[in-house]
Amino acid sequence: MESLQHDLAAAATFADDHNIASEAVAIDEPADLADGLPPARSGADASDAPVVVGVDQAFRTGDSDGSGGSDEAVSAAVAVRDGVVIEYASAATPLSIPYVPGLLAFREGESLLAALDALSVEPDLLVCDGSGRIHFREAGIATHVGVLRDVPSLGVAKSLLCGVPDEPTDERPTGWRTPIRADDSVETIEALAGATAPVIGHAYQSRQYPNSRRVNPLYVSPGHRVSAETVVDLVEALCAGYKLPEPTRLADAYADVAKRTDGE
DNA sequence: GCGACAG
DNA sequence: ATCTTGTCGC
Repeated sequence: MESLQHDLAAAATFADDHNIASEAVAIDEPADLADGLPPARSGADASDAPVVVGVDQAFRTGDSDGSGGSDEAVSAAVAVRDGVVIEYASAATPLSIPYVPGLLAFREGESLLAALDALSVEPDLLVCDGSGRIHFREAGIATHVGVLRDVPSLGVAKSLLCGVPDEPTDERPTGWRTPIRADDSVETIEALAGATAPVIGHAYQSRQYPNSRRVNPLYVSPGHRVSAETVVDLVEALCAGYKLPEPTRLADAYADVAKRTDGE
């Protein structure tokens, strides 16, 4: 699996080859998840805005339903355009391997790809939960699925897998960001360059409270066909008041519903 | 051998 | 990720 990740990283493009303007994907109003998920408004309204697809996973444990089923990964994909949900899709696949840091894509990737295939719209950008280039072999789940489907993708993680921030990330104001550079644990592809360690992502403070409890920053990184700098701008545009980008919040909520609805 | 480690 | 109510604070 490690060698496959090296191949995927080599095939990945950590630069902007597909011009996705952050202004074109900006979301102003956060969805109100209190009254359930917003209805999919797949109107035939021709829009030129990019289709951003947020994906997330939830899990269904063994035979909690008494059917003796095995553990499954349930993936949810939510397509958003102009800040409006245009389609929901989900898929479930049995869990083959346990969670191992660095091998997440092999545990959750199958169901994620299946959910994407169940979508009728073509994604212009994939927003994954987890890392992309911030990975031991620069092939986190965002890079993994991005390369396999050859679609621009980025990863949004809530904690740092590897790499080191240029500056301390404690108690930073909203909008703050700092580069994450490869450390010794990263088997850098261009290990020859030497001099300065490559920037593999950024720590980004998407939300912060004035006084009380502190919020940890997000760790964003390129998946495929997007640069580390553009990723931060895209995530900033996709956040509408909450810590997580809207596509991710929606996919997270839908995954919870899907794990009880999809199947059985 | 010890430490570190997305979801 | 998941098992889970209340609770502290803006």
